[in-house]
Amino acid sequence: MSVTRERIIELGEDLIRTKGYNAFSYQDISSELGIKNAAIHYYFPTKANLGTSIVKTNIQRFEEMVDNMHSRGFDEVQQLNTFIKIYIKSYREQKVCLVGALSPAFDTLNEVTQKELSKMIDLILQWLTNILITGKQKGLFAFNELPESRASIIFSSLVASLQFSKVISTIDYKNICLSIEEGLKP
Amino acid sequence: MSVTRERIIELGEDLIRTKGYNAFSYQDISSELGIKNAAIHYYFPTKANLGTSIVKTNIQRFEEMVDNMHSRGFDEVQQLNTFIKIYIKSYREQKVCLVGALSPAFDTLNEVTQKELSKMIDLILQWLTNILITGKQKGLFAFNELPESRASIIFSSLVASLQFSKVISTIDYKNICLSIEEGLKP
DNA sequence: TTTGCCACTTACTTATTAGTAAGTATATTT
DNA sequence: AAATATACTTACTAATAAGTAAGTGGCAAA
Repeated sequence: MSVTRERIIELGEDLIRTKGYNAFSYQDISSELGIKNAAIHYYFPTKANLGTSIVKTNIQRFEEMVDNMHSRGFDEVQQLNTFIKIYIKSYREQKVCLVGALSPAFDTLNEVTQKELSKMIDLILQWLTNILITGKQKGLFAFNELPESRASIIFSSLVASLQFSKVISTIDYKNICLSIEEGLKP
Repeated sequence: MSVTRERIIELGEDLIRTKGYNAFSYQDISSELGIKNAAIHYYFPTKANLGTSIVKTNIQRFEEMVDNMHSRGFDEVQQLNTFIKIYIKSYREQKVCLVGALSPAFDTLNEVTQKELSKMIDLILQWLTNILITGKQKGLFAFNELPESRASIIFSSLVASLQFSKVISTIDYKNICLSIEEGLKP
């Protein structure tokens, strides 16, 4: 694959996560990469194409992470912790996650991008739900809610607290993450 | 106050909550209200002015709600439930909350709007934290985390699950809300 | 009756946006 | 050596954005 293409996707993701989908332009990318506006259109004819590719790349990255954890024989506690660490990294980088950046702008997205975003959230929530079910069966986790609801609460806590941490400095994000994990202990 | 001014603020809030701050334009408002573009600029010279006014109006609304609950003698369980009901209403209207719409676009906002948004999130989190502390003292709530962390987790769950509910249809928002309340029971 | 203010409209500017058509240098294949 | 594909650039269009300056109709106070 093309290096430029990969750089465009990388920078596009960064811009979505810092400014939002409707606030970044092809100019933002081209000027940063030292190329011309039309070069972006060469790889991604429309902004919707780029948006879709960025979400697809993120889905792939998530799936690779899950595969990697399975091949390493991670248990449910370790898997959840690995996932949470991604969010702590985003917190340090002062960026919201892709899902948290795109979801509020859902109505303004292209249909194809919308479907990919749906797929991504579905995938994460189903994975988290299964982690919770299996972890509970193994006695690694304890909770009273439906696993689907608890999964939504955990994922939402990570996503929105990250959004808040950009706005207010008093958010103790690491402690929130710790509380999420502690709250599942038997 | 002017009826038109109030309508602009109302419609502006709606647009932010459906499309996002950087996706709506003065044209969206003026065409909907049957007035001209410049009429909006008469009341709000810049988009930043309008954004700030919308956040300020929301802060005022929140403070009025809190005052109202106090004067009605609501206990902590009732107060939390009243707050959650606002989010269930937003869910039915297929709109994210103002905080969830603006926070991801924080970097693109005017400094004054940023400060008002910070103030709003601070206000809500401080109120929620106090509700949790007092409710726990009264034996109405039980939880192990720091009240600040639990407040962040609860608020984040409401905000981000609402965002997800716009993207995926399988989100059982009412059950998530129920789980949040159940999870605090002694 | 005139003066002045309020709530706009008309008509405009400037900047930025996504997107396109045609051209070009370099490397690769035939 | 010629043809072709790749990875762009040049130069543009059309639409939309925020914002402004000057004008206007109606109503109220002086």
